[in-house]
Amino acid sequence: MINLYNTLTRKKEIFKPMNGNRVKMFVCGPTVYDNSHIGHARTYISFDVIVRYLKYRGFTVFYLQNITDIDDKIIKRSKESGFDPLKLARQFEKKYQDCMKAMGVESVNFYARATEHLPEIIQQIQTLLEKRFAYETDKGVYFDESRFPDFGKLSNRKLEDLTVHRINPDTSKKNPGDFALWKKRKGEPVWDSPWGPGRPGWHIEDTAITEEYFGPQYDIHGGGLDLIFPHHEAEIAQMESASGKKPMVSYWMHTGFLNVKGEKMSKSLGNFITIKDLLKTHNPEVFRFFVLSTHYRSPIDFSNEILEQSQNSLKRIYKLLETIDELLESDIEESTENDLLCKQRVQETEESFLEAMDNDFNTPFALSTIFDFIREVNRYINHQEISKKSLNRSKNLIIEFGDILGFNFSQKSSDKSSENIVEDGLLEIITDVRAKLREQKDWELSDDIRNKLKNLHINLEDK
RNA sequence: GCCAAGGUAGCUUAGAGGCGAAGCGGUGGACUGCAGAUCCAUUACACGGGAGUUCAAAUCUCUCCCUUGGCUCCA
Repeated sequence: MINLYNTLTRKKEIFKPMNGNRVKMFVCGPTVYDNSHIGHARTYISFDVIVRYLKYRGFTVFYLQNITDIDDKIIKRSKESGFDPLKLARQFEKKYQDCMKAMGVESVNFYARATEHLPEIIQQIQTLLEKRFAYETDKGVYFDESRFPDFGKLSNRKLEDLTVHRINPDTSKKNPGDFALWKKRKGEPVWDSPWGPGRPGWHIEDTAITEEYFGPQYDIHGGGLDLIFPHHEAEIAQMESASGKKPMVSYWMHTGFLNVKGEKMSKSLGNFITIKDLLKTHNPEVFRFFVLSTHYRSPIDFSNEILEQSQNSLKRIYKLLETIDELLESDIEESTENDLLCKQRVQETEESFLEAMDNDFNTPFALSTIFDFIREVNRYINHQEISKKSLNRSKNLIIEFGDILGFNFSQKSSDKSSENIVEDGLLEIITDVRAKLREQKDWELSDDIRNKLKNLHINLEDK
């Protein structure tokens, strides 16, 4: 039984999809006007793990994500660079996809572009106009907030509070808080509509897309914490008004922010880190571990020091797996006396791991159960009190956990980084020579080689 | 001002009324030719301050302090 925190009710609820075991899930995708940063990566890795776990628990998940490929920021960027806005968007969308692939985010079933859903968007605006939830001005079509008293239910705000700090109220609108469904424009990428040429507002694309694939009601809607207001609030207003059905979404899930050394990541502060740059120096699994070592709703603080901690922690897991593989290939003296105990510990570990994940996807606790288990297995190995059967069982458990969390534990970590065949060959020659030196007890030279390799960030460990 | 999320050992984080965790880092020991890895011990009588409720509070209530984010189609 999975419990998840619902932003709408501000408490943990038992997860029950509307339709048996089939889960319809939508997460707000990026606006593709620039390279994706590690804050994006945090959010999408979190939802990747959530989907992996739901699937592991027997749910069939359809995970839909939108791509905002027409937007003010894209147009601004295109004017600065001279590129065609739609081509610019395609370019950054491609980069985003490459980053997600590199990060091991594989769970999204379909990416829906806003520009490929104009008929659905226009249809939904039509419906809102017909039901008089929207009105047209000479600037565009706007949602009439006064017709939707529930506005603010997700972010816990009242309509009257929202007018306090408004700047430059647009007097052509009925209420200051009314948001654009359709923007009448010229000289930019425009589409024909019953209200003349223009382009859709930011919020309407998501509800048009989800209505097309999921209908007016579905199970999970996710996104970054910053999207709660106004974006998700507006989505609720549009969809629930258009369909007359409530609630639009059963469970709202939001991921916490990623800060860099305690500050918000921004270009002006010079602490803006793109996924591409991160991957130049770091293994994607290290970043994934870093993300999962904090609960998805909590703020997470990024720094190179913390990333190094994650790297060392992850190394501990890989180290045990390597040790197990070596033992399985060797003729060790087996001890079967702990088999029962080991089997029991595997079961207990699995139970506490799943319990942690069931509890609103508590990955930090889940990771700690892995480490508890690792220490125990290491202890057995140290005392030579383990059989190959138990070693296999332990290994499979850790690999299974890796599949849920998105780590490929069945592959050696060293195999993932090495791409250079010549380099590997040379390294093998060096280690062979060194092994012979050690046979001859030439410690001075063999240590010298080891130290020099270490300076090149190649760590040799003698048995 | 309003809304939200936070403040737990040197660092990163779990926990959410009693039995106090995990990883990283430091130190000592076992094992090693030496390192490393691993194990054991230690750092470690940790929960922002103050009051209250309770037999019992890191956990509940109140209050104060601090940090971060959001506050409309211009994000």
